[in-house]
Amino acid sequence: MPKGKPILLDWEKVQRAADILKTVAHPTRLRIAELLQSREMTVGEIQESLGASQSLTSQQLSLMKARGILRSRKVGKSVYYGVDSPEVIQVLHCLKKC
Amino acid sequence: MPKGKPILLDWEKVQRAADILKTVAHPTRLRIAELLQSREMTVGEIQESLGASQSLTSQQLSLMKARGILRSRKVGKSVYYGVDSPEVIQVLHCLKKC
DNA sequence: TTGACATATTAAAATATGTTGATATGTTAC
DNA sequence: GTAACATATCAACATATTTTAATATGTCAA
Repeated sequence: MPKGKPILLDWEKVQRAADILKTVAHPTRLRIAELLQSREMTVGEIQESLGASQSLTSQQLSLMKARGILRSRKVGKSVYYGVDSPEVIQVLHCLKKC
Repeated sequence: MPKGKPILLDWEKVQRAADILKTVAHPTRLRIAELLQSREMTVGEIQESLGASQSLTSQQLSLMKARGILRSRKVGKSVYYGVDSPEVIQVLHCLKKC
């Protein structure tokens, strides 16, 4: 029964956690989260960094925004995206150590 | 350009990380990881805790094992599963704080 | 206005994942 | 051996995710 302190999340939190993880658990989206950590970027910049298509980039960004991980603001023709969830940053730091 | 230290994982690591996350990013599997944190359990015990079917439980466990997150050992008729990836535990601790 | 640019939306197709139920394997006790 | 138990595998199906391509929207500059 001993060993590290057991972690117990209630079912609702498990669902929420799985949802956040699920969103980030995708190579492209994980890279996006990574890119946006230090600064905001426009869709075009992100797209270029990823080497992905415009459509795909935009769709992944919307998805991440819809799930509360990113936020966006419009500046002229461009839209800047940035991280809006401290949880994600924590998870990334965990990964970094792995 | 300032703000927290930027995290940069190379592409290979991003894939690996996404893979681990993807595995845990499922309500049932997240609960399994949670359950196994403090102790090893047999398939039957896990199944009962989850309230899931035998088949489903076994399949999820194999999947997690295949992805290097769990390990198993056979004792008589039973098979004990346990966490084999410290990364997962770290991630769970992160989640706990969220 | 019009053109050019940046981004978003949509629909469809391709692929992957989750779930169930039936059956197989392996182990112990008799 | 056979019965009973614990776990694994398989096939089929349902559902969800990913990706592409085409088209739409919104904004600025001339």
